[in-house]
Amino acid sequence: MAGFQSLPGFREFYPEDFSRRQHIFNGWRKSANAFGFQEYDAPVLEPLELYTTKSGDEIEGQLFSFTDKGDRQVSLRPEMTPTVCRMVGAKAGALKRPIKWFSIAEFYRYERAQKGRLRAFNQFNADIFGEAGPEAEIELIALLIQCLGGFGLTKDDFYVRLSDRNLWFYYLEALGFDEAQTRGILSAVDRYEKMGDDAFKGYVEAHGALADDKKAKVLAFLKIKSLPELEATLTPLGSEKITARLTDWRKVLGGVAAMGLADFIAVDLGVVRGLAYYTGFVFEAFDRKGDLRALAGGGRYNDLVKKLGYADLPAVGFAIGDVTTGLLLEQRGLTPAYVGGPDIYVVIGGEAERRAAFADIQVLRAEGLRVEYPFKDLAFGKQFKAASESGAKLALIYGGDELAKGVVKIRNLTDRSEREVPRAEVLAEAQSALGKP
RNA sequence: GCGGCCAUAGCUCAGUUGGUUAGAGCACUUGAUUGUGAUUCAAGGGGUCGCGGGUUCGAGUCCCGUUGGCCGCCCCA
Repeated sequence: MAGFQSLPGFREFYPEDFSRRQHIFNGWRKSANAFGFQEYDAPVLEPLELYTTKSGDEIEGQLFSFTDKGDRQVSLRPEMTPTVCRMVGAKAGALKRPIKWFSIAEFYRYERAQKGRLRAFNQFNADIFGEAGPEAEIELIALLIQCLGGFGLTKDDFYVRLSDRNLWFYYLEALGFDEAQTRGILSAVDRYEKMGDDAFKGYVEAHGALADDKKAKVLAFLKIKSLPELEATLTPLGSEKITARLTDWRKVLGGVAAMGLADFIAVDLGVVRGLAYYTGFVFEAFDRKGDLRALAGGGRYNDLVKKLGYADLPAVGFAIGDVTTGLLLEQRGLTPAYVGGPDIYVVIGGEAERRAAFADIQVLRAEGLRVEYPFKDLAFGKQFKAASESGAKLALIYGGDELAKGVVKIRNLTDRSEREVPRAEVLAEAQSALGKP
């Protein structure tokens, strides 16, 4: 086992692995195209400041960052959001609204690898800029569901939990919390599912004891799992902001339901999402069995474009990772069988026949048919064995007898039938035998 | 950054209380086979037993360190 190893948390994609990854990418791209999103790409290496501005200096510990030869502080990208905000922000005045963009790209985080999390991974990112209303959320949640459902995953396999940081802010304000306390509470809510009551320890240390009646209300709120419960809790408060917000909620849930996707959505105020740049609706996709990390996450971030120095542009977005998606597809048996073989294997009699075969092989390949042939002269028996093992559906036989007659023998490797066709018709015959245009 | 488990051929693994030249199946290459493929038979290549050190007459085996993998904690944009 001499030589070199790849770095920890980085994957190598052998052909079979690559085809599985490609299946995922293709599915994402197909869904995004169907929803009218436009694809973009961006640099892998960015100024470090792009990320510290967005997330604070602490983030550097989790970045692949270094100083380049021009003394610039740089980092491999850990996410797409700041980059796409910069791209959109720089041309915001010239872009037609709503701006619906997506990308499929590799990201890098300097963290300890574990199940569903690596140091290099791929994400599908979809964002809508320039639409402040909940119509953008409807579009993105529908796209998220299609991006997973497109692989054959159903409502029994995954679901999307929908929550709202705005409602949390409004509700906690109504309970008398100030802004710093509110952030402390949200941090506790974020961990409550995992840690239980201990989640509030940090809050108590920073802000003092939490009154029992208030804590009970917070706990009741984070356990809300439906719109009627939400309305019942909030309507009595009589706040205009809250009433307007509930209208947004009804729009989102009504829109998603009208698309026939209601079964994929769960109202769940227990979701608030870690870092605090989200400003409204937030959502996460999970597998139903719940033994994997989050499949996808996203939400509204209306302040970020401005914070990075550009126009005040509302935005919503989400990202799906390839690692957890791949694990789920594997678990559900939805990974397609690897097909690496050609359509056609050409059996060649000898040197003279090889030249005739080459002429036709080039014609077939130029039309997009996948054609293989043996590099070296081999006994016919060997060639048929190789043809069979290659997975090809057809063999074309270029032997001395055939060429003397101006024909090529086409053998169907599945049913073993054979027939001779004039050389000039090889392309048309091969295409029709393969069911290709 | 912290903790648990693990590491023998490309893959799955065997390898006795420490004892000669480290094995099997699958996979791969070649031949039996100069006009017809899933079988069969034969041969072959491939290992510094993850790496480094220690104990010992002797280490794949015991000890220490290290690297990597899996799992968990912190974090999770």
